[in-house]
Amino acid sequence: MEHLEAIKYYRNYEAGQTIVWAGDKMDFVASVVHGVAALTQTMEDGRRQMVGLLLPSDFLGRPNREHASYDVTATTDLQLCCFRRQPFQDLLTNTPHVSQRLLEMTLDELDAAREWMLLLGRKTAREKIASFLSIIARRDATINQTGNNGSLAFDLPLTREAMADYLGLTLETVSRQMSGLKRDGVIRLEGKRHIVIPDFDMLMNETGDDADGGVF
Amino acid sequence: MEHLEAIKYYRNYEAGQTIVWAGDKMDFVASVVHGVAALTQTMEDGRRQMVGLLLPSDFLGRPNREHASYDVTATTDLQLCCFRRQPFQDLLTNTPHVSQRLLEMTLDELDAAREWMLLLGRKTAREKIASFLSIIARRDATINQTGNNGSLAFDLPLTREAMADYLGLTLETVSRQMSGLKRDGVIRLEGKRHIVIPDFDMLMNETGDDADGGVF
DNA sequence: CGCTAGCTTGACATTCTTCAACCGGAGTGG
DNA sequence: CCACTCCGGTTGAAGAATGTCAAGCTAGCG
Repeated sequence: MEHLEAIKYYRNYEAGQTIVWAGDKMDFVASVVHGVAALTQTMEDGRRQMVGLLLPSDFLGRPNREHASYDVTATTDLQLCCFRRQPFQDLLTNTPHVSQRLLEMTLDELDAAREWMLLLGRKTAREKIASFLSIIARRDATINQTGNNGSLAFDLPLTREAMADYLGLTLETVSRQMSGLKRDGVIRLEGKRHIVIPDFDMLMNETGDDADGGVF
Repeated sequence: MEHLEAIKYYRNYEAGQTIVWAGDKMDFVASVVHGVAALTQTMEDGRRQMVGLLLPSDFLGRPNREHASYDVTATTDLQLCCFRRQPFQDLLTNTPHVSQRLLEMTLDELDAAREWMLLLGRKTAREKIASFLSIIARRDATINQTGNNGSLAFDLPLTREAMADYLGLTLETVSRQMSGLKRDGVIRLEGKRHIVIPDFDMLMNETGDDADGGVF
């Protein structure tokens, strides 16, 4: 474990900065310390789809693959804890339960990707927005219980355009649906980026997901 | 390795049969021997999205999780090679490079899921169909070079409805787009299920993907 | 003070879905 | 053997959701 310590170093990026382009050589793997990074794919004609959203503690990079498969950009100011590839891979082969831990994390990501596929394939624009907000609200470590009632508040880590890329929508549709949820009292907007959720259940009702946590 | 041999057994299913329901206890993991299985999620109101398509050699089930996360159904006649969960998990902890192998497979699945997300979020109906056909054509082990020219033929392992669930479309749209591709000479239909692709490049041009293999 | 980036809103176009009818082959029972 | 029905598939017409194009707003900043 301390081996990891020995080979780690930090990198910082500003909001909007690109970390690597798809196809670039990537000589490190990393873990997000704070901030948010996005993986996106781009088609020849410019259509873009986000395929990964990395929050603190998430892992970036693929063992045994030198080249990045996706564009990686910082959507907020970002700090990564990096490990040079080769030492990390050595560690991986020599330390079974590191690779078992990584397997667990990858399986969780796969589950998240599948949830995301349901969103992309079958949800309406309004459900997509509500789902996205609930995901951010839940994953955001800084769950500020602002009101002593059950109300929740957080900052969006993404521009409207990045949200559109996440959700498979246009930024105009994102904007309209945000306005719609605001008009209906499901969310409050303080500035463009700060969201207040007066009643989390009301938001959940808009996601299209099962109300109860659902047995897995 | 021979330990795996000791705990394996086979199960067979007919096309259309359900293997497990989401939430059910699943006391085994398995590998597909032949046939095709689908993982699907269903929303309360019945909307469905396929989130996994398992072809021969693909792995089914999640280590350290007793309960299935998705509905699993056989879309063709199917044979699974099953391993009881507990012995398999023991093997996994005792045999590092089994878990490393499983990690590689999971990462491949994650990449596939991300490709699928691009399809769901950004491709047109016609591109979705063309992409699906090219995926099946490529993954189909029985790549029958029927013509001595470069033409390709295979049977669809899915009904139109299952294709719709895969692609995030309605079955009517699937049907229309299939007719469209047929009308334009991109595919030939012999019966409802047998597809002939006279010119694979022509099909690829319809997928929206980069023409060249693209550096990864 | 005027710019720019990010965002909102409106009007219109397009794509896909919905609802409905119909087709054809395989199996079934009279 | 024939009629029947069911299932998977196709096709058409109409409507709804989302995208496109265009204009305009606002806050922050040089």
